[in-house]
Amino acid sequence: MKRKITLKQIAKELDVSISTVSKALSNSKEISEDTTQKIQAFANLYNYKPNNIALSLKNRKTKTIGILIPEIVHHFFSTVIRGIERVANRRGYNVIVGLSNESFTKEIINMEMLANGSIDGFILSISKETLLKQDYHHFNATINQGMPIVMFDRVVNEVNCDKVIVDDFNGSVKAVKKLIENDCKHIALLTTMDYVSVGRLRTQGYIKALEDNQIIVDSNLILKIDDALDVENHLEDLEIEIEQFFKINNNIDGVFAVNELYAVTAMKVARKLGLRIPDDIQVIGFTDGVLSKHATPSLTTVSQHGQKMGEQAANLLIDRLEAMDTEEEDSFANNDRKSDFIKVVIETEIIERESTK
Amino acid sequence: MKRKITLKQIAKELDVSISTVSKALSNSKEISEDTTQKIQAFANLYNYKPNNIALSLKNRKTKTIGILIPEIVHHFFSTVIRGIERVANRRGYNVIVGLSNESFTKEIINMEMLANGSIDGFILSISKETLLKQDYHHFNATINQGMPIVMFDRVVNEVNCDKVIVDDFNGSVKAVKKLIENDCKHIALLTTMDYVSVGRLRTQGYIKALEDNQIIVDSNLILKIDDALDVENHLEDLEIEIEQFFKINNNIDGVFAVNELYAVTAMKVARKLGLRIPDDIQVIGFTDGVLSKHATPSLTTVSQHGQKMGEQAANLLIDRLEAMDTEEEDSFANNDRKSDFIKVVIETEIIERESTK
DNA sequence: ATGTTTTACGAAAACGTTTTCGTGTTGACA
DNA sequence: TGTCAACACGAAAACGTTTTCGTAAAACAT
Repeated sequence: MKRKITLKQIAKELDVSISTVSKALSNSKEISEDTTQKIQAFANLYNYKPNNIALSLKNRKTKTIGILIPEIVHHFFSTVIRGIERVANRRGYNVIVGLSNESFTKEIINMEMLANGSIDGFILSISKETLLKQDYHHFNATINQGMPIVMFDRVVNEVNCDKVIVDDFNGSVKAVKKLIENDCKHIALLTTMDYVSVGRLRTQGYIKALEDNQIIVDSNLILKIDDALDVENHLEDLEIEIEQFFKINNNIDGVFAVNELYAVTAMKVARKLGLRIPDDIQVIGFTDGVLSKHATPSLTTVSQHGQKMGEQAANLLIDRLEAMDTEEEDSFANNDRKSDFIKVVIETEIIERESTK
Repeated sequence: MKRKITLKQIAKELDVSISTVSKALSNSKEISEDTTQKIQAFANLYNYKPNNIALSLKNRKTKTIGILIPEIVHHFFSTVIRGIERVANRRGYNVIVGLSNESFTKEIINMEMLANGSIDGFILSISKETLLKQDYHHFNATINQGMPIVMFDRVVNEVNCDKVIVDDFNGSVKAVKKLIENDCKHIALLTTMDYVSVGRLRTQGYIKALEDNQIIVDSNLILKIDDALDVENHLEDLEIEIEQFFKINNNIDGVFAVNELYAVTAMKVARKLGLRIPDDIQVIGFTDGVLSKHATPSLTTVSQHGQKMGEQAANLLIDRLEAMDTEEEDSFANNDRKSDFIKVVIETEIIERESTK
């Protein structure tokens, strides 16, 4: 069990100075060819690789980006991570992951843990509790310390940073319009409480689509589900709630759900009530995940392109990091120039499957 | 945009030495109460937090563990990560994630990137390509450099390290026995090629269960699916293959699948062929994921407890890291004592749902 | 008044790099 | 033979910590 070899050890072994070794390994022409050869051979033999931590300290950058998300056991978030990791790796960065578990406190703790030098910048999606509290000081504090943040999906206007979002509003409009085109007359909306911005936007899209088609919005057809707690463990409650809703409104012939879980549950309930899909009732869900693809009937969805979001977010962050690098050099210039932040909107796409005509 | 404050800056500002500041902040009684108060107040005001990188360099440990998995968009792996993150966080560690994408080369590159000081140890699951090549030198090289590895799920005897596995063999036995008890006479097996050890073990479990019940193993009832390529994008192929299989063997009344995708696809095909579940045919899948829970009918599965696996793996790794710490001190002792590695087996559990009687 | 022990702090090394600058040796050239 | 540039290398600083050791001054004892 030989520990990794260091410059110092190579230097001592070969009876030269540390600087010489360093220069030889980077092919500096300050060093004679003989010495360079000898040093490189030795280094190769012992499989020398420079220590990352030492480099980070010296360069004051870690080449690592921090991801902070509410939950990892979630198809959407994991596709985003995959996207981030892809471009991060390609551009020479590592990825360190923190989970807020939808908790405000854990979000703060995680940020503080990572902000102390471990990473160069954040890519994050805000936890529900934070959204509810509307307390964003930790984001701004981090940014003020010179650490850039890119937010995705669950973003908030109160924080000045780059953002990558999906076009929730238009995605919903498209989905509901499709239902209308397919002759649905009584379209229900299964949504969340308003404090999650994506839920709110999707609700607005639903309303817009109806209004554009001169359909009066019937608030009885809107079911707002409180998922402050984790839904996964309250599946029966969800089912019961939707079933009640369907029984009260027995004229529903179309359903738009703001996530795939609501959508497949709606399908399940509908079948239980003897409704045929898509003949008697058509269903579209937001978020294209595994459930949608493998449900029977398979579910028509609005795809959010999570991977693309991750890729964009990573590119945005790394671009900014590299811009900071070069800016540093000519910092005499427009040092405090008003940085303008970018908001990338990923277009949604309707993926038609069996749950619509 | 004020950068993070350092000890040096505090020292200069307060006109004391760096050492004094450091000691004051750690409440050393070497420093007078007055000075300590003053320094702590100042540090608090400027929200001083020690730089992690500097600490890592000094202590020669990063308090970070590296996770290397084949794929993140995968329910099982993300539950494992969640488990790792939970105990890592509780025990003061961060988690850095690398994805091999089932590729041998990416696995090596990722390991090399992380092994150069960025992390204290690895938790990993071997990529399919590596398993196929049977080339494990990179694992052994890493271990020889003094960096501990814990493998989970996809492990291999050729590498000496701690391991956390699920009891694939007995899990399968249990599942198939359940089918037998439920009066299935012709039980099919949907499995993968043998080079993935979990697939092989699950196949062996299937055979064992049949033999224990004096049922002759009919190789026609075993479908080995080649998923060297990604299955997700070859869904139709999978469906067709299974359909052919069912048509050829039209007496199948029970199916055991080594993963949930095969299982739900089998259910889909069965229904398409007019079979009722569970009346005409019963299905059990290995791996309890979202698909199983939300399928209609919901799928009876063998749960692998991914989160628990992650937690165990993390505890194993951190225990070993901390043991190395204390061992360092009395290293004069049994320095090269034969370290005995631990293999933790997580028991499986059958989760009964609607796809079995 | 002298010797001894605290007290309270600072200097410096160490972790592993990279890079700037300085310097001794060589060879060329006048 | 003396001057100067080119060459090949080393010393040292810096990144931000912690910790060991040294040491003035103050406190105490004799």
